[in-house]
This record gives sequence, C-alpha cells and structure tokens, in this order.
Amino acid sequence: MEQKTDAKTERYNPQETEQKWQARWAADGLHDVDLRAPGDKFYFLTMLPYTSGDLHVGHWYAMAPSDAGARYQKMRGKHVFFPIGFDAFGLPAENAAIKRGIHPRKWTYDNIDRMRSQLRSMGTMFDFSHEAISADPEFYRWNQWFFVKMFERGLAYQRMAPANWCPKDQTVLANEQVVNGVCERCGTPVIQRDLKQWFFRITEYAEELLDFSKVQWPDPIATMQRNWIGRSEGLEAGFDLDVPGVDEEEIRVFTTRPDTIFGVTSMVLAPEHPLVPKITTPEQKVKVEAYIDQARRKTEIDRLSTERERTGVFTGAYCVNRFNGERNPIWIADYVLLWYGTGAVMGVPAHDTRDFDFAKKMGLPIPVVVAPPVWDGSPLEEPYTDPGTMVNSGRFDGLPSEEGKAAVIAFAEEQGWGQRRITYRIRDWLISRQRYWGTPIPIIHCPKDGPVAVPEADLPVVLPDDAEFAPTGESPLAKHEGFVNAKCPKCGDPGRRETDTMDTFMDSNWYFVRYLSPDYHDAPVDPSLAERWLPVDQYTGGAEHAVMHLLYARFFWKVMRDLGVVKGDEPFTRLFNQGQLLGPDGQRMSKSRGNVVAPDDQVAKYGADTFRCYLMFIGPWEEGGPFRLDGISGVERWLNRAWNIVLTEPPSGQADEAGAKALGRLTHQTVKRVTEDVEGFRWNTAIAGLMEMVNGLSRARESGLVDAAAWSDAVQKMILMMAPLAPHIAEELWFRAGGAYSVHQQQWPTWDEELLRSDEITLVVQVNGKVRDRIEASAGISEDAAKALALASEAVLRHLDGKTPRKVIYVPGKLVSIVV
RNA sequence: GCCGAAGUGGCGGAAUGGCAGACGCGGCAGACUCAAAAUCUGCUGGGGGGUAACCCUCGUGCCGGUUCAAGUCCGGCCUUCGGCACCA
Repeated sequence: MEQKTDAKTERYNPQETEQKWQARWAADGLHDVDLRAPGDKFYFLTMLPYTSGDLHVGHWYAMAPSDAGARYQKMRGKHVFFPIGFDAFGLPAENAAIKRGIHPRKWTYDNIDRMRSQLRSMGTMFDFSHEAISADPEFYRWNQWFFVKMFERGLAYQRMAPANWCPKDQTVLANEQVVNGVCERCGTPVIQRDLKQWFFRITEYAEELLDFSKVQWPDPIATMQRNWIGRSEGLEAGFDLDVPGVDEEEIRVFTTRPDTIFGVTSMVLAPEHPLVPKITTPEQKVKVEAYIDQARRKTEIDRLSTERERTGVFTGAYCVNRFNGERNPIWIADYVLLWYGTGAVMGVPAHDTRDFDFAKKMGLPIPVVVAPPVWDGSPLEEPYTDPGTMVNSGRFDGLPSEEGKAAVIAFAEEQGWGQRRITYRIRDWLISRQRYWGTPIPIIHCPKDGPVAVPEADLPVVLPDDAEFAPTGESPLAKHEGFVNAKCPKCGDPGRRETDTMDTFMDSNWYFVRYLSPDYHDAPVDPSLAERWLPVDQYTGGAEHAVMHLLYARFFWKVMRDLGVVKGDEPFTRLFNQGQLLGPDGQRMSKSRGNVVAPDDQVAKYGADTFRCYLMFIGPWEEGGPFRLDGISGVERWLNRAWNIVLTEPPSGQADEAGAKALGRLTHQTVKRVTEDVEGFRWNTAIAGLMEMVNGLSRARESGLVDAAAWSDAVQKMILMMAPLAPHIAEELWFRAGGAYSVHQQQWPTWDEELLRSDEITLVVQVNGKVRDRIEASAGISEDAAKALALASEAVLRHLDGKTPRKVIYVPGKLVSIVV
C-alpha cells in the first residue's frame, strides 16, 4: 500500500480501465475453471439467456448481481463454477428467419456471437470454456437419449391431444400465435384439432414434487408450485346408470366434498366423455351433437373463461345416487374437463357456487345437506361452501363436514360403491411441437411395430439444415423426404420418422448438468464431475419462471436420478428469483412498446461497473420495477469518490486514539453490513453501506491527521468489498494501492465484533411512548444509572409535569421508556 | 374468483417491535471559477411557534386491536402488480 498517484492530474477513465482488465483476465484465463482442481465446490447458476438478439437491460439485471454473488463466493474461498450457455431452439428463431429470409441456424448463431461479446463487456466471471448451446447436435443428442430412455420406461408416451389449428393455413399454431382466438398470420378463427402427440408422464412424480423439504427455496415459489400441482383428496364413486339399452352400469364421479353427496341433484359430463354418445336419448341427440361440435371449436382458454355464461345440454338420461336412491338428470357442459378427475361432476346446488347459480336460474330445488352454524332450516339465499354439520343425509346426520367426509368415504368403500382417491391438477407434459427449430423426437413409426425408438448408436437424429421451414401447411420436417424415410430399427421395413420436435423447455431441464462436461461423449454428463458438482448450490433467475421451468427441471432431475445419471433428489439447493425489470414507463419492456433500454449505450457512457452497480442499487433485487436512469450519477459519483480516496492518501501521522478507533469501527461495521447484505442478495443496501464508508473516509480525511495504519486497513478492505460489485475499478484500485494481482483472488475481509462496539451510546428516552430526549452515555451504563439519567432529564421532567412515573422500562444500550 | 407480492418524502428506496425517511436522485444555498461543467460543503417530510440553539404537532393505503412502544404483530377492508383462471 505504498504507491501513490497524483489524483489531481488523473481522473478515473472507466472505458480504458475496463478494456485493459478484461483483456488481461481473458489472457490469463482467470475465469476458466478447472473442475477437477481441489477445493470446496460452489456451483452458482444463472438462468441461461434465450438467443433473441441483443442483450437487453433485463439480462444485465439478472446477470450482474449473479456475477457479484459468484465472485463473492470465490473470495470466500470457494471453488466456484459460474457457467453460461445459450437457449437456442424455439419459435422466435423460426419467425425471425421467415421474416428476414435467413436460416434459423444462422440467425441463432449470429446472435450468440453478439451476445457473447456483450456478456464479456459486462466484466463477468462467466466460464466460457464450459459453454453449452442447445441447438448443437452434441447437446440435443442427449435430449434424444433421455427421450429414448423415458420411452422405454413408459415415461414418454403418445396419445391424441388437441392442438390449435388454423383451417386456412392448414397448420398447427403455438399458443402465442393465437391472438384473441384467431390466427396471428391470417386472422382465421382457430379451432381445436386432435393430433397424436408425445407426453412426459410428470404426473408420475406429482406427489414427490410436492415435497420441498430438501431445498431452501422461498416459500412463495414452493406455494405456487404446490398450487400448480394441485393435489386434492376426495371420493371417487359410481352412480348407477338408469338408461335402457346401455351396457355400462355406472358413471364414475370424483368429488372433494363427499359430505355433500346427499345434496346431488344432477350429474354433468364433459362433452367428450365416452359415455355421452351411448346414453343420449334420440330426442336430445341433435341438441347434444350441436353442443359437442360447438365445444370443439373453442380453445381451452375460451372454454374455461369465467367471463362466459355457463352453458349445458340435457342428455335425456338419468343416473341413480346410491346413497339416497334419488334419480338425477345427466347433462353435458363444457366447463367440465375430461382430463380432470373422471370427467364427470356431481351437481350440488346448495354447496357449490356455480351449481347454485345454475339451479337458481333454472328454478331447480336446492336441498341443504350441510348446515351452517346458525341456520333455521329455511332455504339458502346463497351457496354455503364452508364446513358445517351434515343434515338430510341419512345415517350421517349430525357429523361435522370433516368427519363426515371420512365417514362417507369409509361407507362407500364398505359398500363397494367407490374409494378414496387423490387427484392432481397438473397434467402430463405435452412435449410435441409441430415445428422445425427444435430437437427431433427420435422415433421411427413402423407399420408393423408401431413407434420404435431410434437405437442409441444412431443418435443424434440430426435436424436437417435444408428443410423448408417456411409456413406451408405441413410440419416442416414432414416434407423432407431424406429425413422422413427411415428403416424400422426392429424389422428393417420402411418406416417414417417422427416429424415433431421437442418443447424447448426440454433443453432448460438439464443444461446445467451438461455445463460440467459439454464435450463428454459417452453420457449426458461425466459421472465423476456430476458426483462432485451437483446439485447446483445457488440458482438465480426471473420470477416469471417460478412454476413452469422450475417445476419441469425438478421433474426431469428426478427422472435423471432414476436413470442413474445424477444423484440426490433436487437439482437446485438454493433459489433466488429476481423481480422483473420494467421499462421507464412501468410497462414490460418490449420492442413494440419502444421502451427497451439498450445496455450498450449506457456502458459506453458510464462504464460497465457504474451500470451494473446502478442496477443493483435501484431497489431490492426480488422486486424488480421500472428502470429509470435518474439516479445513475449517484453511483458514478460514489465510484469516483472511492477512486479519489484510494489515490490521495490523507496527511498521515499520529492521530489521536479515538480517531483511529472510530475509523476502525467504521471499517468493521461496514464489513459486517456488506457481508450480511451480499449473503442475502441485498445489493442496494450493500452499496449504500459502501457509500457510507466512502463518506466516512472523506470526513476522516477532512478532519486532518489520520492514523496511517487504520486508513490503509480501511482502504484495503473497502476495495476488497467493492471487487464483486465493481470488478474493474476494484482491480485497478487494488493495483494502484500496491496489491497483488488479482483482487479477485483475494480473501473476503472479516470483521471483529469487539471492534464494532462504541464507548458511547445514545440513550433514547420516551415518555408515554414519545421520544422526549436523547442522552449520550457510556456503553457500559447500568440499568439503574440509565434510568436515573433519564429521570433527571430536563425534557423528561417537563413532560412528566410533576407526576410520578408508574413504570420505567429499560432496553439495554438503547432506550428508557417512562410511563405516567 | 383463487394464489403470490407490494403500498413509506417530489422520486428510487432504508428501518432484529425501540430515534421513521439510512443511502442515492432531484431541489435550495454556499465554496472554487472570468464564467460554465466537474468537484467540495451545508440544508431539504407537512404544519405551527421561536431572534436563536431549539420546541410543539401531524405523518408509513384505510378502519379497528394488542403493546410502555407498531411502517413492523393481529383482525377487517381498499388499491396496484404478477401468476392461475369454472379443478368438481
């Protein structure tokens, strides 16, 4: 710490400094990690960017703090792996390619080149030597390998499922290509059409996915995932069919309210329910068929919209409630979903809001079977959906709802009418996409053997570059003769390759596993590296991924575990979801709104350090919020002030003991504060703490003589704490202050609790809860002395107004509260 | 409707139940300068009182409650944002 520079002649030049160190770091491979080197591993992962073009401020908002977190862990002595890759498959590449007449591959890889250089300009410690790109055959080959393994185990299967279909373009549309129910390209109303599609059996893991006991995740995220999985317990029971000439004997129904089973007045089936055509009476046939046809035309979003008036049609058939022998009409209605429960709902008007509205409208009876706590037996004015006491329910009368549920289920099981059942809201994951730019599904359809998996030795099934991916009305790969025609791996007869590609969420399921060994050829991941480095210790990413990506990735991890690829039950031990950075207008940033802030301009103007620190300073990371440039000069000033502090040492000499002690206290207090804030990703307050330290050092310098040792210690620690946040200027200052290269290989400073303590404290004195005085006292003051001091205060005496205190409360080292 | 998050100065925001507004922006005043920029210093929630140091009072979306003490805890609302949307 000897070197001095004349700061009066030199100002901090961010552009020059940043370029210099970035070049040096790259040349030294400072951030290339040897995963086999010894050390206490820490896998710090940030969600990989989609290759949409330029990096925008949102990427910086996500990545700069992650980088700071990774750098901090490294300074804490961890062996840190902080990789980066690119999510490169997907619809936007196809759209952009169609629009601009460039091949999706070229568009994507050009974007990657640009994003890579932008990422480097941020000054991150990303390890580019372990990069993975999902559109590389060496990556997606393992998507296919996983698919084959899952197919063999029955975890990947095919069934009919509706897809958005544009009748004019004769093509399948993704949800985002459907705008207000019409095709975004030609405006034709979109219909639902059944196609044979591939699914992953995520429901197999539903129960395990509900368990968050093995991870440290924020509660709201766990709650959202639990709601998404939507476990509910209830009774599945049969109602006797009372339809002449029909072989089936019963309708299976699922209910979470078995305690209301005596209040059933109707049965409602999904329009697609297989029983519907069988039970519909000839008189009702025309109406029913028209209704089914109509339902078919609606997208699921329309169908489930609560805005819509509820509709339904009577089938003409009846069924019998085994509990009370009552005959109930059977309806169909499109609000009943075939895939949830049993595709049949019992109508209980008294205790279900939508059944109540329907019965009221139709003038149907509304028998009460669960009595509210206060109820005189008169008809209900509104549905009663809370727990109560069972009435009009035969042998179950008088039971409270919860007990009643169990009793009804037990009775049903005894009688052989039904059984306890758990259902989940979550559905199996539809992974088929009728698109070009994705991982080909490695299946060959043989007329004789059906769908046959492509043998492992033949993987990858390479996505051909010369497909016609422009929209023509057919799946792009389906027209590529060279791709489609393939021999059945089983019998050698001519077969047809599957032409669907995989949902791109497949790529994000496991990319972080591939990062460990992106060139490994014998398995998705080198087992020895997987063993050592997984699971991920800290994952960060946008809150918008709270459910979909994070749930799919957990599911897929469990699949990988069961395949023996990885060990342990969860992929991400700790999770942090940052909020969304909005445009200056408070709206979500988008090109069409014209509110996208380009980071490159800001970096050119202020430098990367200022810009990344500003993004961390604007507010709590988890909250996100509108991005305005208003306050960036504050951060710029802070870094410049820090620069000046380091480069111009104060007049040194023998300062008084109190001054040295005060400076030491400031240093240790700041180390404690900043350490705790950085641990909790509270960047805004961490930076505020460092700003205060600079202010404190400035004041100390102004005051004249400063203890040289205390000053040097303070400055050194300050630079170290700045290093994760502002890596370039910290490196330069460290160098100027005579520190050894690199600041990023130094140890994070520690603090001494002893040195935090001040000799003097400020006692706050309250009278009847209001602050009336502040008294300086020695830190070791006794309770009695503190109380005496407070009671002697002039301000207190004034407010006591001659009265005797009833009570005096003492909070050690802080406050005396007097009650009159 | 359900689930989740959040409401604090002109603005971004700080506050283990213990001095509300740290830190920063902006603003005002001053220093430096021929001048400006940059930099530095001081002040800056509203209202009232005092020549002044200061003092009083109101104040964290709204209404209640608990407590010596509430931005913070409890009950009930209102608003905004995000997610899911008839889940039987």
